[in-house]
Amino acid sequence: MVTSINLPQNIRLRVSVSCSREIDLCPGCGAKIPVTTPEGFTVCSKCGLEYPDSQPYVCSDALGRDKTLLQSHAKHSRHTSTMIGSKTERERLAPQLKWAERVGRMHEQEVFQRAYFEIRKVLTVLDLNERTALLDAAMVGFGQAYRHVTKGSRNRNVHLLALVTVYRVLRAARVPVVLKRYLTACLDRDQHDAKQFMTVLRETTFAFPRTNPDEMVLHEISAIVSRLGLPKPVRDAAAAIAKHHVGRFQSPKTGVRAAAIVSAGVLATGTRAQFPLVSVARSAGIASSALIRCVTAACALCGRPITSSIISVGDLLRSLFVGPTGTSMAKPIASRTAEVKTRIVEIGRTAKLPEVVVEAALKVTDLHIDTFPDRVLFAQVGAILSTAVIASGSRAKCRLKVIARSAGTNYPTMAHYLKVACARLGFPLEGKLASSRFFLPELFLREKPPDHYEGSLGPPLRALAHPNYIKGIEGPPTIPTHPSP
DNA sequence: GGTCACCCCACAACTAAGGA
DNA sequence: TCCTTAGTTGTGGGGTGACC
Repeated sequence: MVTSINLPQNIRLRVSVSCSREIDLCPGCGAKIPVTTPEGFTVCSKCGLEYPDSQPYVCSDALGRDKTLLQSHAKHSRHTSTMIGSKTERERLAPQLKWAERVGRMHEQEVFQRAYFEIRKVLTVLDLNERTALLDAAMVGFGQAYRHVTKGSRNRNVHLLALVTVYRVLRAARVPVVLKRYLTACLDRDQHDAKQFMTVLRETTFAFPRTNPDEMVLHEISAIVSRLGLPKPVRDAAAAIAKHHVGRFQSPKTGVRAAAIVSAGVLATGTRAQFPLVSVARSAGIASSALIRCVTAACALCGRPITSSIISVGDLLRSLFVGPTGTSMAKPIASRTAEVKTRIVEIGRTAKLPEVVVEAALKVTDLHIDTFPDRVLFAQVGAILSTAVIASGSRAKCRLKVIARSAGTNYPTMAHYLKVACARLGFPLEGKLASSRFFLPELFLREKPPDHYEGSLGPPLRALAHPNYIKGIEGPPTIPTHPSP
């Protein structure tokens, strides 16, 4: 029998005042067929639930005062005791209410004790028993779930509820857990099946209310930014996107949305070389594919679907999310041409390059920057500088390896970029770079490009695959201009 | 200066999870 | 049970250090 008693000070005490007759009833299914196992447990022979008061402690540790809890647990766990009302309120209670409270407290305490052991058992199996925060969260969650599940329902099973609670806590704490393996490791298959687990999982959904997803996204963005140590321009761009366009980045997982926004900031500020998308995804604890999908979907939602590789959509992202519709928080980003020219001047000054080389490099940038691959700024600058060195006949004064180092790249990459540019202009460079000295001035320093140069397209990059890109390229086999040496 | 092997990253296809 | 979305895995392009 269940009785509800209205108390003063708005205390509502809901306790089971059943007599000893009900002690034989299974708290899980209500059946009255208890059996005692050889280990000393009392279990329900219908549903297999272990009776709350049948825990035969085999540990040698001393029992607590109430004889139901090991002292070590009573000392260390604050979850296994229940108090109803304040101290003053309890003192005012009539004797029968005190008795009712005691019964109710004992029943709930027993449930919580069993849940405590169940949760500890699961965490031990998962090798997470050291994570006391998880235990705390799970005990709180168990309390919420237990009170939400209909009394007398088969879903109000301590083992299943504990399992479901731990599963939800692990997911909330971003502990990687695969449902199938989790059930294999922790579910008592003799008594329950996965279907029952899923039923309880569904029924307790409302007991674990979710916090505002947008706030979660902002929180996770901050975490990613600090983990990666992103510079201010990227932080500003991500903040602008988060402030004005957070709704465009859609995903059931807040981590995916946060990582996508940070990635958009990285791509929009051209810092992908330092912060590749995979590192953003890793720091958010998600797969890079999910991140890329989210960014792609955000662009599509704005009516500007991405048609090429995501790494080349920095301009698009900037115009969509950090541009005029964004805020002034995002630092204006210089165009690639201006950026390359600035770097050339800086390198010319620091590496003490001849004036003629710097001038030639600036001219090559103005005329043909689109022919050089733009994947990595440093390599692009290095290739333009080496082109200028060769074209201006300054190789005796400037070693290409030094140029590569000064530009922040390496010789093979720099040479690769230069060869790609030559191939795009229709003159694939076979063999050594030195052989290009005859036609590089004609190719890169002329105001008007050769007739068969068709803009920035040229052969597809796929055909220029490093390092054997030269094979298979179809281009004019002869060099058009051959000035006398 | 040039070559090569190794590693990292983006991408696509497939699989699993979770909600309706 | 179906649909959507995230995660996993394999593949190929591209970058880089070591070595000749």
